[in-house]
Amino acid sequence: MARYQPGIETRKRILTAVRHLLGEAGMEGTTLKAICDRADIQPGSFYNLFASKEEAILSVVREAVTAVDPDPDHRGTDTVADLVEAYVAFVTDQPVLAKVYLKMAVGGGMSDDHLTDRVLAHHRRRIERFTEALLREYPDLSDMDARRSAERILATLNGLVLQWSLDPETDVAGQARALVATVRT
Amino acid sequence: MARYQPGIETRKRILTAVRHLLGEAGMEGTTLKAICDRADIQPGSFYNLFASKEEAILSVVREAVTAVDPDPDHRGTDTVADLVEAYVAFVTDQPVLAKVYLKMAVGGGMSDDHLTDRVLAHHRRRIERFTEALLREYPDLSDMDARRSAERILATLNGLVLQWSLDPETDVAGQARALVATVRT
DNA sequence: TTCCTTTTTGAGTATATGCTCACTTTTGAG
DNA sequence: CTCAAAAGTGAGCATATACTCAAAAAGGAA
Repeated sequence: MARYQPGIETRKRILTAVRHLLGEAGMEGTTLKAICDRADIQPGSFYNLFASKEEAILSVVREAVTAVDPDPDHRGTDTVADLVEAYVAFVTDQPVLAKVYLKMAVGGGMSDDHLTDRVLAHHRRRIERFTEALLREYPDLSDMDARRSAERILATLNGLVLQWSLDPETDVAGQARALVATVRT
Repeated sequence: MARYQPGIETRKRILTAVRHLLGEAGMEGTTLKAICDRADIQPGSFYNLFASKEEAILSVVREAVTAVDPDPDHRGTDTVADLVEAYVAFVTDQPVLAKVYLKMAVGGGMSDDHLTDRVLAHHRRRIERFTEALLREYPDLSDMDARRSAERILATLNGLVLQWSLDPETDVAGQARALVATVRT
């Protein structure tokens, strides 16, 4: 579709606009007019590059779900501290995407159930990663206890991001580090 | 406005419809048509009882913000365990309102900033309550440490609710109790 | 430059949404 | 029962939204 430079740049501007709108105003605020205003284009230009508004949104949501993954290769050698740090880095380095992820996790009215399923599947995989890391570090832990601990750690991290999205003063990094310190058998 | 029985009942049906729609589909799905279909009324009936869609929504949101308050009278005698238990009870007894609160906290595109402010103010008050309870139980704690602990506890609770909204299997009550057990100086 | 392709434009379409209003039906105090 | 107030109806209005398309402008390989 986009083969020349202008088209590629416009595509980037559109995705940036969608990213910010989704993160700040959620689905409701991400209208075609808002996208076009922010990307400084006309509707026709948008539909020259995307088949639908949905497609552009899905593109950004996939971006967010991918970016939140702490260990894409799944090498299975990370410690709990590594996984926590990776999440903190994601929130710190890509705050907009982090907010998009949060909004999607809460189920910001996806028209497609497929998306909710995707987020849920990814969430479960994250719990698995934390469970495995816990078992690696504390072999005495039962599988169930490790899983419950993993759930609790992830809940705290997600809760911190929620709080940070409400109050930008929140020290996510510091709190996350304090969290790691409390993880003992 | 509603003085006779029928009007009062219709008002209740409308609010119930809004509550469920907000909790399940968020702002985007809470259209007037959806409300009327669910409450089994016509638009005219709705506007005989509410000045606007916004008013009905605000009504439910206020309900949620009020219901999440663990100690409305603020007697200042609750323990951390009491506050946690109150939150668990809220989620267990009024799951729909709990989801509404979650959606609002994430900032589901409130047209009115006033609402976001209200949720934030309430959130801060909750942190205060937890901080005070912690200081009461652990007088050796510094104010700052208590505050950070309180933030972390609330983050975990909110994160658990988020996870539960994704995966209804989540044992919020059990995890919350385990959380309380980990609260030591 | 030439000329076909890509990109952009912006008025226009169909539908959905929030809301109104003149009208009918129901309610319940006297 | 009477009748004014309350409740309910549903077609219809104005606006917003997602999307289209014919035409114009810009790009770039030859």
